[in-house]
Amino acid sequence: MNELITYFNKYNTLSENAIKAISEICKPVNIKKNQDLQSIGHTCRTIYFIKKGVARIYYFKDDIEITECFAFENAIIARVESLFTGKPSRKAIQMVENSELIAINSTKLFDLYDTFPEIERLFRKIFEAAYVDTVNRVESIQFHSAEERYNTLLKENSNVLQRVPLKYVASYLGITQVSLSRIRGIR
Amino acid sequence: MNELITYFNKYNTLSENAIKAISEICKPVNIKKNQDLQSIGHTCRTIYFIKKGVARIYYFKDDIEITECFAFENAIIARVESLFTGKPSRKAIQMVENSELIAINSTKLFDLYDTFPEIERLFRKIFEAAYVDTVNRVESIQFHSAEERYNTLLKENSNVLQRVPLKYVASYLGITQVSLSRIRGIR
DNA sequence: CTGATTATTTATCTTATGTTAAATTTTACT
DNA sequence: AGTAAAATTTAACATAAGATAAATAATCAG
Repeated sequence: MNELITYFNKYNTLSENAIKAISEICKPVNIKKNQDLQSIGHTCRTIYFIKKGVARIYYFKDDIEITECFAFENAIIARVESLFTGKPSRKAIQMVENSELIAINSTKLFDLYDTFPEIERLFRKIFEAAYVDTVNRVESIQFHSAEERYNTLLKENSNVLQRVPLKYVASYLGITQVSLSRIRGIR
Repeated sequence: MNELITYFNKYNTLSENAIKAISEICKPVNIKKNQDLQSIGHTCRTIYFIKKGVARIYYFKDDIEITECFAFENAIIARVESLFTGKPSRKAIQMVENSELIAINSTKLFDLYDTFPEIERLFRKIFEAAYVDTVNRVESIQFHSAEERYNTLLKENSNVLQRVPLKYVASYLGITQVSLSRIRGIR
């Protein structure tokens, strides 16, 4: 749990009691490479913290698999469009490497919000930061060329390119595998 | 203030005291058509509720003006990438029509969170919903053609097309004015 | 109401990315 | 290690959207 507490502290420091309460709704999960952690069609009721490994959220558009995002060590991952609406998700979470996770039951977590405003605040801040990332992603996709987006990824998140198959990276960048390969070929 | 309270109730019903406290940090603002409500370069410390009118957030990319989003009556608008980070915003908010707004001081609002967890919860839920919208927008921009995006807008938000100049709509859709005109010409 | 400005459309040409298919390289399994 | 499967690259051609410029339509100020 230490990694998780350290992660929490970046957003909001919790009291001993709050940490204890959260600990009780967490459980460790190990997932093998390429296995789905959460499958399409189910409502998201778990927030995962990644201790080790890489996750991606993906879905299908016209039978083509699209990667929505990646998450690495010391980050959380959840299908927020389902978590916050209670609707079934059209998306799945898959582990790209053998991974160790901590599963946080979101139903129980949301109950804790009533007793621990500090926990509500913690997750408010976590998701506000994620929201900002998503706003920036809209800008990146919409107004930068595929090549610009690739170069930004290379510069700011090169571990994606080192640890994730390019076929996943391509749809994340909003282009085809062939286009990505062409862009990489230049220079 | 009635419209605002009605809007709040959709997310979280507030006690009398909480409503009173929020009311004290709100003030009415009237803005003429085409005028900027907030300008580029300043840190966002105000959340606006739109009683009447249309707002858009815009910024410049390579000297070209880009519309990030629109907001209409009974919605809030804020430059969250600045609001949640405290960094100056590269974006501006402009009113597309003569408008009546309620300005909520965000510094004071965040202070209220300490005394009123219900207010913190209210805005947590408001921004969670906005976050979900943004996640869906990423999907829309990234994996639908310009024509699909235009048709979706026409179907689900046709007031945008009725009330907003097409030159703003084009960059919102991630295309040029000329492309939008071409797409509209088909059929 | 009229002229001037601004917004929108149309036309032409260019370019980035998509599509399909094949070749090559890498990875995984026995 | 050797083979099959999967991933990546390369090639050739197609297409959607960009760029620029000009024409038309709509809006606004006096």
